[in-house]
Amino acid sequence: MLAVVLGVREDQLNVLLWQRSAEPFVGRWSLPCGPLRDTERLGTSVGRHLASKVDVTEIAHLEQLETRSDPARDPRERVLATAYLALVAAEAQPRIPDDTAWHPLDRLPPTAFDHASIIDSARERLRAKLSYTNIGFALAPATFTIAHLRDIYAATLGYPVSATNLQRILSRRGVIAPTEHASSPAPNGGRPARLYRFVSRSLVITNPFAAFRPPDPAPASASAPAPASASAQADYPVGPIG
Amino acid sequence: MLAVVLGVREDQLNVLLWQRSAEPFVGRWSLPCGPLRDTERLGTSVGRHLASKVDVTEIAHLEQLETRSDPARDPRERVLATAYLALVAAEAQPRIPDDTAWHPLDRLPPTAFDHASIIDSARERLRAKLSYTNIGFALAPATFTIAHLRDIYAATLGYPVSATNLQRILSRRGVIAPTEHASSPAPNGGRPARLYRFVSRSLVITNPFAAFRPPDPAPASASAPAPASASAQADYPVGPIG
DNA sequence: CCAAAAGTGTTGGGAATACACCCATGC
DNA sequence: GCATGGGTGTATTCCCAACACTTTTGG
Repeated sequence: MLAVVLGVREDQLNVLLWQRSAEPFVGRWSLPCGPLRDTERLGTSVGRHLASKVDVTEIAHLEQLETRSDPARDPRERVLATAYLALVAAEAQPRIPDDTAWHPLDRLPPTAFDHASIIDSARERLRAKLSYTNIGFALAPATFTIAHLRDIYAATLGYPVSATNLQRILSRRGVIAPTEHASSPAPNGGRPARLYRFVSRSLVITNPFAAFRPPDPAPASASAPAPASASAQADYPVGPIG
Repeated sequence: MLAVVLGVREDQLNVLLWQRSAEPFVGRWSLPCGPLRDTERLGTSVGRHLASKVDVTEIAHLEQLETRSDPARDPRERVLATAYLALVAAEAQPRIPDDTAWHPLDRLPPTAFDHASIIDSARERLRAKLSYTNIGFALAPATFTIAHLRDIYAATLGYPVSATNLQRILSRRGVIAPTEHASSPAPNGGRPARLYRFVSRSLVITNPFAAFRPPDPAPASASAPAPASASAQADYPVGPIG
């Protein structure tokens, strides 16, 4: 059971790694991990083990990635590992132990086992979900400017993002909303930025259908148009797009 | 280790279930499963166990779903289960044992353990991937008419699909291509339908970015516009969309 | 007034749905 | 010829990217 803890630090997507002090792979960096208790679920176990690395309350989102089963992935013995993706907000500064450090994904140190490829999977999952879910809530502080959010998106995706379009897309989808506050203007002038917040802070799929959307639910016959209690008669999957 | 074997049968999405003959859950239906050998990966183990249920060569696609870890999911003892999604083509008629049968997902018999919810996960995964990957290749025969493919999509998605749009979308994306053959006309007349095939029979993501697409890679300077061997200089994730 | 940063208006393109129309076959 | 089913043409809508322009601050 492994945790890929990702967060944006200094405009870079970083992963939390722990330096091994024992064989195999002494000195190399590995993902936080630990054994599973008989009575707990994998998810709670990940949370429990992370408590020793970062404050658990800092974990804004946790989801299962995949289970690795290559018999040779641990040279000592066959070990199954279920990897989790854990996200921490950009402003969070959890106290971390001495043998643990943040590393930018683009310049990883030598890693242990198959952890590098697991980190790749995590990044891919996160990038994909940025474009069709509200998962940004787990990377951003409670309130933020659009420019700040743009930097977080750019760091995660790995390419520049337009603040203009970011604001419009997330607003139209109902993912973010403005607060009444504004940020202190700027270093040397400039219009003060409004602070935004994520409307929901749990995962929501905001853009479910790329193609083959379900047909419009037929607006009832013209003579008897009122379907009484609207909606409710859809027996196909419908996203929260309304 | 569990397998959710899905296939379209008589215009319905079906799952292969096995009727339990021992406690717990005697008589109820469960997903095919089996223990993992010390030297094999989960994926190959699933393939091996399915060999006793369906001909392995009939499995057109296999991918990992998730690992269930609820300590109470098996009343006897704590059992971790990694579920796989396996797809069989619509025309395939694999010989299956007497205690095994296809069941439409919309009318499942009483199931064992948490298998009903695992089947739900599998259906959700499959539905989602239908809209942004070429995963239909694993549900369709080697060649097929558009009308046949439409029925497969409709059965899987659970709502009607337009053959017109299906053809255009999958053609534009390069997912399907016409063959030189046509189907025998029709029962009582009608234009003979052209037979199509899937261009690739392994999973390809055909529609990667719903929003926040990477910017155009700057079409080089105007004086020297030819980028020589096109593409190849992208260091951000790009799908096979070209 | 000028620079700097935020936010809005507008345009253009691409993709998906829906619908009308044409094509090819059996009876 | 006519019914039946297959395929294409076209219009509409929606969404996103790009860019110009306005707004609001500090010097």
